[in-house]
Amino acid sequence: MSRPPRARESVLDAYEDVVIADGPAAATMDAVARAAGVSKGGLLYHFASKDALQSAVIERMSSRGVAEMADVATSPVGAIAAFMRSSIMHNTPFDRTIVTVSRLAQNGDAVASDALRRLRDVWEETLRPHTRDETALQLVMLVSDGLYFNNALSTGSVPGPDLDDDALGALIALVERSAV
Amino acid sequence: MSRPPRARESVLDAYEDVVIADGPAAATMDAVARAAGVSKGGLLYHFASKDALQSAVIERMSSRGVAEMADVATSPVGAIAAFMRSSIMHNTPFDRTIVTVSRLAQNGDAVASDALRRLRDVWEETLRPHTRDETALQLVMLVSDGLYFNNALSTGSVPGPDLDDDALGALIALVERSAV
DNA sequence: GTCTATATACAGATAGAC
DNA sequence: GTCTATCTGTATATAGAC
Repeated sequence: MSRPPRARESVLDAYEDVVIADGPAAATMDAVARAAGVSKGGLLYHFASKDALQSAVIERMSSRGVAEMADVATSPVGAIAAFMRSSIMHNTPFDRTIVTVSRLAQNGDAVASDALRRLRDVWEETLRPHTRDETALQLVMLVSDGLYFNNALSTGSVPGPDLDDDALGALIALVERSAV
Repeated sequence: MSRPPRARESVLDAYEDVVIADGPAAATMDAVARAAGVSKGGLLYHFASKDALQSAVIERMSSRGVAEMADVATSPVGAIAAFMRSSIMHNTPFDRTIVTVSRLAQNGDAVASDALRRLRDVWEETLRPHTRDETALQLVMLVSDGLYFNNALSTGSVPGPDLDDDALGALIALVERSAV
């Protein structure tokens, strides 16, 4: 927990790479081992099962997600703007982790789904004091969900609103007018 | 295309049931056959491969999605409100189909991803004349994406903003004030 | 800590009876 | 049009050498 072994972390990174690029279906132990540059046996030394790999990436998301929200809450540009900006993907470690877990959830992993719901609840609680009422809070949460969803889809090849920085700025301004 | 065989349609329904309840990973040919109440051989008479099953559900989504949007565009309550209401899940045939395809896309199916992007483009074009500017259009699209995303996750067990009808009404009013 | 080799299981798909 | 039986490939996981 405190100082995770380097090799373990890099295997976890490789797992995320494969899930993001090709989807959970393609993330076999063989494929992950190849991506991590180790043999299957080497992979299984660090993660005794595929389930262990999934659990580890889910824990990683939860801890990174709470840390991210602490930054958002204290951002100088305001929590709402910071939250919305954090919702578009910049391929940060946290972005990659949450996309991975979202895909596992969509694939039917109940543990991943639960972890996502809990994280979303933390975000909602954090933002509530920064919005004028419940409706405004829902607006912010849903736009953020939409940004995430589109970006999550687009990585392994897909849609996306393709918001450039100006468009995102305008959207944030609009949401702040409506919600803050 | 014009008058699809009943048995074929009910197999497709069963496929959606399994994907929605347990995810694409659990939607094996065996599981689908069981859900459809036929043997594996019977299933394979209608759909010669798993790929054929996926293609069929994707085509189903595209045709149903265009039909849905025609209704939205001519709704008496206005296109934006109708669109937002249509974005929350009521377990309609179309809802079930789009959730299924979303999950296939998240699973790494590129054909599913492309079909979703094309459908989203159709929606965007349809709504553009009903919004005051591009930013407003993006707001509407993203809230809709967020509603879909949450609902899509929640079926196989997950999150969801749990908007009741009053809350949805308030949200629609807020978005219309901001975007129409 | 990392490897090769292998056991076990199961998914997708075929063949052919009814 | 639906069935049973079966082949083949591939995925997870174990055993044990280095």
